[in-house]
Amino acid sequence: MNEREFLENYDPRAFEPLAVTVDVVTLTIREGRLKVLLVERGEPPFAGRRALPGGFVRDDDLDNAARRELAEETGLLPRVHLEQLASFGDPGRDPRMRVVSVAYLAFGPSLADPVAGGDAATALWADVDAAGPLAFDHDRILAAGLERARSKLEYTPLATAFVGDEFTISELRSVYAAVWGEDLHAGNFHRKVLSVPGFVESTGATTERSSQRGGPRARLYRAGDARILHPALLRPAREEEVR
Amino acid sequence: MNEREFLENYDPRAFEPLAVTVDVVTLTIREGRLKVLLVERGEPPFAGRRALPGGFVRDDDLDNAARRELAEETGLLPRVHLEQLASFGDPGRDPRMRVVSVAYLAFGPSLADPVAGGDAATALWADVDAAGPLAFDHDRILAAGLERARSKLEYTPLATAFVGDEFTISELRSVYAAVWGEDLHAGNFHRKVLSVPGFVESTGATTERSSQRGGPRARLYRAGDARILHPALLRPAREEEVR
DNA sequence: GCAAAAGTGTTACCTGTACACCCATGC
DNA sequence: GCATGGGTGTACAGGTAACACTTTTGC
Repeated sequence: MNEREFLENYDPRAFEPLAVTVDVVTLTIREGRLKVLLVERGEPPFAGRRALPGGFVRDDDLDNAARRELAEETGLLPRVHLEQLASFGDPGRDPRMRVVSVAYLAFGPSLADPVAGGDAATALWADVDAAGPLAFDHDRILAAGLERARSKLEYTPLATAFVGDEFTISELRSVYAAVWGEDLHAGNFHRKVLSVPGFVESTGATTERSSQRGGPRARLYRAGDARILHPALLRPAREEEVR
Repeated sequence: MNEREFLENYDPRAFEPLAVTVDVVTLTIREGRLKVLLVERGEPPFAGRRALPGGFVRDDDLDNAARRELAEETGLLPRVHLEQLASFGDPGRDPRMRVVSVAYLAFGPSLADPVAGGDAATALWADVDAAGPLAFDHDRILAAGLERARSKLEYTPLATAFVGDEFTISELRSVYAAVWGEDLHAGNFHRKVLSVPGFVESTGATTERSSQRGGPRARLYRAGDARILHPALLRPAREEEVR
């Protein structure tokens, strides 16, 4: 291949038009259940269907594009953990043209209701088990995000991104219960969290007037400096997942 | 936003030209060491520098684009495990124009020498510790691929993708040693591999005339049907990684 | 015989799990 | 007192790590 052919091949306009978008799977916990942030599409295709918030990549890098979309379409921004999930580029995933989507995964503590803006007609928190069917291939993207979140709870302190700056071990346990969809033994969970170095550190304080019906005041903790949990908090193994 | 504005925004030609490429981190084991497949660039920018094989996304989906690149540029194809790694889209990562790269990770057993083809002037297997500096941001992509590979050896039967259809436990151990960069205790490794359900299954046969200097004939195994390893084979924890 | 590598036995230790239990508090 | 939930003790099961040891082959 000579120089001329090389540069021709390098021009994307020589190929089928191709767009790059970011779509964001934003998870939080509300009412003890895991919720995902969705928007309702106002335009075809899939008008009226729910979809993940997203938009086109412009001049900024991919991470910033995801952060911008989250802010523009929903008004959410502060204190969200954001990471890249995967890319989806099947031809035909958007009926209009070839679109490659870089999906992102975001976690945040329960905040105010989302504010619709940008392209989004309305924005809402939906239960993850009752979210679909979504527009495009967003069901698949959501499923990938959920699996990633469930897995990362095991070996990273990600759960602390779902709670406030100060939290009780019980609040942390309810995060695990909501994301994994199963209850955890309170006593063992408590001991295990405290035994992982750098996961949480005590503030010395306790909850003030507890909103609970009874019981002692729980001690308050903040996130520690560990980036990975060792030893990990493993989900109870399910037989069908092993083989 | 009305329909007209919407469609305008939807046209990628209204924005900065944007290309999508796939770049592939292909790993194998040769001479007991972990190697990565590289090509030597014939054209600027970075002419003469090594780079990951890759190319533009055309009509096929991303997975197929990665498979095609691997075949075109290197002549390798059969029996490679291929999975998406991550996407890289920083503005300026390619000095010519905006390029979003979807990186893939491939593993295969040691095969014939790669065949240069397509854009690649030459293709070669390089030691992973002596691969860089690579063109573009490929050092970063390679680092991401290595970390993914090291991590996946722990909880998936990925190591079996580095060996032939039938293999000995020792061969499998040498895969772990090469990828993790540390020796493992032969006896304990042996017992552990056999204790994980579905990791390997015996063929009943043994090695014929062993090429080794002495010792008994090793039994042969093939990959089992487990998709995840339970319990996992954890790397020895390093203190600096914990916090 | 000797060296090398496969494979096994044994033991000490460590972690996760289950379950019982105590304690502090609100009502 | 009694219910509720935070927090701890303890015993058992299972996995890990270290190390010695036996077995089988090539030279």
